[in-house]
Amino acid sequence: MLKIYNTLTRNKQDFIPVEPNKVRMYVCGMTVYDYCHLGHARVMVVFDMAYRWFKASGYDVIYVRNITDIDDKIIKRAGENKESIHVLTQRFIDAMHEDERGLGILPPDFEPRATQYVAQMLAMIAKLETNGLAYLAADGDVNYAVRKFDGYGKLSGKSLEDLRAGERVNVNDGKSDPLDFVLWKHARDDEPEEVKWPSPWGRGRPGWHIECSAMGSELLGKHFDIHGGGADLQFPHHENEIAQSEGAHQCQYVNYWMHNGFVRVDDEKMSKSLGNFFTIREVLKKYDAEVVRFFILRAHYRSQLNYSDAHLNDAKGALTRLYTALKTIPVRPELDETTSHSTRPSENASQVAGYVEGWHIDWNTPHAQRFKAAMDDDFNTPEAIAVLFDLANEVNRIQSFDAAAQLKSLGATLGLLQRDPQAFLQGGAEGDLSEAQINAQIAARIAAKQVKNYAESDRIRKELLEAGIVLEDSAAGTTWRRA
RNA sequence: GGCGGGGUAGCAAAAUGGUUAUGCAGCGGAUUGCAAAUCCGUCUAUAGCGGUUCGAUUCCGCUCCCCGCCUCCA
Repeated sequence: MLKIYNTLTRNKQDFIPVEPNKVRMYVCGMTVYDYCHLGHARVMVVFDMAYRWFKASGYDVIYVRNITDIDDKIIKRAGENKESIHVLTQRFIDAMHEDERGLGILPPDFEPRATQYVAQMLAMIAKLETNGLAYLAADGDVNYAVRKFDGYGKLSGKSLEDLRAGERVNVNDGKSDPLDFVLWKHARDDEPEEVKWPSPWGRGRPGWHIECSAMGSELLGKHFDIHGGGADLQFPHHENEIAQSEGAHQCQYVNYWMHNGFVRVDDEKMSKSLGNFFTIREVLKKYDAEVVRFFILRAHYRSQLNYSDAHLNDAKGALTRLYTALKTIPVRPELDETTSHSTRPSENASQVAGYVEGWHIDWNTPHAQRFKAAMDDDFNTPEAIAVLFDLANEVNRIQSFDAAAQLKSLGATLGLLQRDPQAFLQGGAEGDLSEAQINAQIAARIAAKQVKNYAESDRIRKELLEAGIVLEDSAAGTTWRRA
């Protein structure tokens, strides 16, 4: 039985879907005014992992991850760049998709953009107004009356009194209560026409929170299973979503709330002011994408994750061990379940290399059972990965083809280990030497060894090592990998 | 100030009321012309103080320290 830590109840709970065998999951995605950073990478990888695990567990999953393509920062950035909102957002949406492909992220089933759901948002705001939860303020904004909603604060564990006590200096902006939030922002003169939609309350644009409520219920229904996002979205964003959705629909919105921990850099919060902000593309220039994915999955999704070169190098070494095992004992095609059953990928999935729709894993083996138990325990990927290492040891120890096949197929459920081992081990940053040069050096070394000229063979090996190439002799011959 | 999450060996990171986590690094051995890889063995833990218990790293309390949210933020 899968257990999920639910922020709403602050407990691990058995996962019982609203509809048997179906999972409907909504994750807050990116605001597209810049390149995705490592924090985004973690959200993408973590929920991709969950998505894969639901599928591997036999659920029918509908995964929605939205794109916020209208908001203050976008308008500001477009203004600075002197370009249209649409051009700006499309550019960063494309960049985001590129980053995702790099990280082996399966495309969500739906990727709705806020600007395409303005009608649904307006309908929802109207409903809130009818239900007495929304009001038109003097300044033209439509606000949510937080005090009219019973249970405001139930997700973040805050009470309105506490919030009021810790309230920051607030200019009066037409809200009847400082804690009220905007559903619909009236159009400003200095804003481009592009961001002005007609509405019963005058021209304007949606507030930030309403888009998720509207798109969630449109695509997944008024009541669905899982809603995820970064830990910081818990409040106010997700709290406000609950207020909107439950206020409008008068029923439970989401059963399980999942929040992933933050990424830190060298033990400091990643922020633009500290200048320690890393975009995904920057990191991918330096590290193999699978190493980054492995690095993220190696920590539990709810814990903090500290990014540093040392940790990435560590992750690289660990992943190298797994691939080395797979290189030593190649998975025989007839045993390679992960690839032999990949003939029916969904349209989405087929775009991602290494993804397999049909995992025909024998869950009755001890390793698979341990793996499953770990994953079922609130997606305990560190524990699941430990099982992978035990399998690698078995592969190396008893040359087990079965263990190798299992290693690869279990890896697939995490989106790992699906590449040709050689390609992984020899990939990465191009050194000064071409593959042909490396092979020539290896041939020269073998020749030297044959005449027992070890001084020469060792010299060649050392030279290659200095160029980042590690040689490995075995009975089958000499192979190389990048250090 | 309010709410929440943590402090595990050199580093990273799980788990657990009594029994090897795991990876990297270290040490010893096997293997190797020597290495690398691999295998075997091995050393470093549970912030501090109390309490519960036959027994606590694990449960409870207190102290110290770290972090997050309360403001846009993944």
